[in-house]
Amino acid sequence: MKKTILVIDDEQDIRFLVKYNLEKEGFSVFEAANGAEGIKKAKEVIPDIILLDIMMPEMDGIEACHQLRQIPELSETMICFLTARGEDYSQIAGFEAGADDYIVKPVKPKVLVSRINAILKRKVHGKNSKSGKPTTIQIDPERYEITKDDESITLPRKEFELLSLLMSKPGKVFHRDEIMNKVWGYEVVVGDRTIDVHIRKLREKIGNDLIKTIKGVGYKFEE
Amino acid sequence: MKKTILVIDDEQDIRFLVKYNLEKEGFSVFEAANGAEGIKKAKEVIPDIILLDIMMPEMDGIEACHQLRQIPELSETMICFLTARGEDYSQIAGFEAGADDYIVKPVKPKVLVSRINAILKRKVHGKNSKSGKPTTIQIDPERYEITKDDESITLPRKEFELLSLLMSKPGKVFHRDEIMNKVWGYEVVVGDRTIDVHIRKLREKIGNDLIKTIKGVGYKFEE
DNA sequence: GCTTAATGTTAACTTAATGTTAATTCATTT
DNA sequence: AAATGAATTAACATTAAGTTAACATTAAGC
Repeated sequence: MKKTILVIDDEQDIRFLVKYNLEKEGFSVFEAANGAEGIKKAKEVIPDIILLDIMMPEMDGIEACHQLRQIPELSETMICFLTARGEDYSQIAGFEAGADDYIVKPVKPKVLVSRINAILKRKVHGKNSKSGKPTTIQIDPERYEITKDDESITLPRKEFELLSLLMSKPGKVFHRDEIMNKVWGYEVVVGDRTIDVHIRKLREKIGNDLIKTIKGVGYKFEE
Repeated sequence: MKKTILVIDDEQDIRFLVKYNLEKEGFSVFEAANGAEGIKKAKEVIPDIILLDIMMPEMDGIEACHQLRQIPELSETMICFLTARGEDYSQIAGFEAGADDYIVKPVKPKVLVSRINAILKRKVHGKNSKSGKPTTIQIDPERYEITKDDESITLPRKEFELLSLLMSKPGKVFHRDEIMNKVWGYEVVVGDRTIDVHIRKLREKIGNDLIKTIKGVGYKFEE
């Protein structure tokens, strides 16, 4: 059966681009130009995936996502944010709002399609296999604690700050320098392996797959 | 046997969302739209878990919780608060009222379910093992007194204020600076060890495990 | 398939932060 | 002013977080 996708974005160009490419791949694609319209449409068509622009006039994507997540019929729908590169929707924002993934614009058609497929695969996975780990991590800055699925773990300062940084922009690769500067500060000088060791401790605690290494560049957090 | 859950929340959407998701997981779910109705329902069905919204018109969740805790038939029932993120339910709040856990809204369905399961697991645990210490601490601002389980202890001023602060938001980590400013004031300057010593005295009196140290950050109160 | 630079891993080590105790100062009451 | 208890300080002990160092492993490019 054809999978349906709803694109909510205020820029017509983007909608067109996405629609064009996804339809070519055999998806049914619906569009909406703003949050309110998107929510209405979503109730109608109950899409498999919603692609949701974060920066929109009036109701922004985060808010729209919140509202979408209130709708029971959409509990199976995957919500995926679209974010312009460099947009600093800092905070944990996205995932807390209940998004399942996000894609950085501009995105090449091929990449778009394969991300979409990946999301769909995950969707099925989540339902059938108990082995699949839809590990959700929430971080609570107030408590210096993270909640993994349901178990909560208090992290030491540096580990917590490091994880916060990575999660502040899931998917973004943070260069070692950047991590160094943001977590340790500009003055402090520490050895090469320091970051690695912290990364390792985090992986030990939150699972191995959530922090990915990009050799020669840095690390990124990804569900 | 099916576990039963009672959702007390004034917002219909929330009730619906919770009901929908939990029923899908095989729970029986009952609803109530306000505190009074909730208490009535609770007596009827004797649920395993009560999900209780804090912010409600008329009787708020804290008050409702107090009343629920008076009901002997519900002594086995776990009460879990629902709180909107950022809601500053400061004061002695949740745990003092006798809640067993709390969940921050908005919550992803998956997380909701796994939290519920976690609570149920704990419930069984709590019953069997005598090792569990459900130490309850109540503070009485008028008398500068606290009640631990049933024995009451009068605390010196500074100790009392320190404990009050920590308990005003259980789980939150209070930075040393913050503690300094709020308990001692902005002008006063005292040595490094002052806070520690007070913390120690408190621990001596209320037990060692209730105040947790987050090294490099501060302290938090936690059941 | 090699080579090598980059990262992973482990355990030992260092250090800053906190714990602990007792003595001292301060405030209050009698 | 003596006595009491609270608050603070000071000196020292302890601990866990953080770092390093040494070595193993991996992946990227030749």
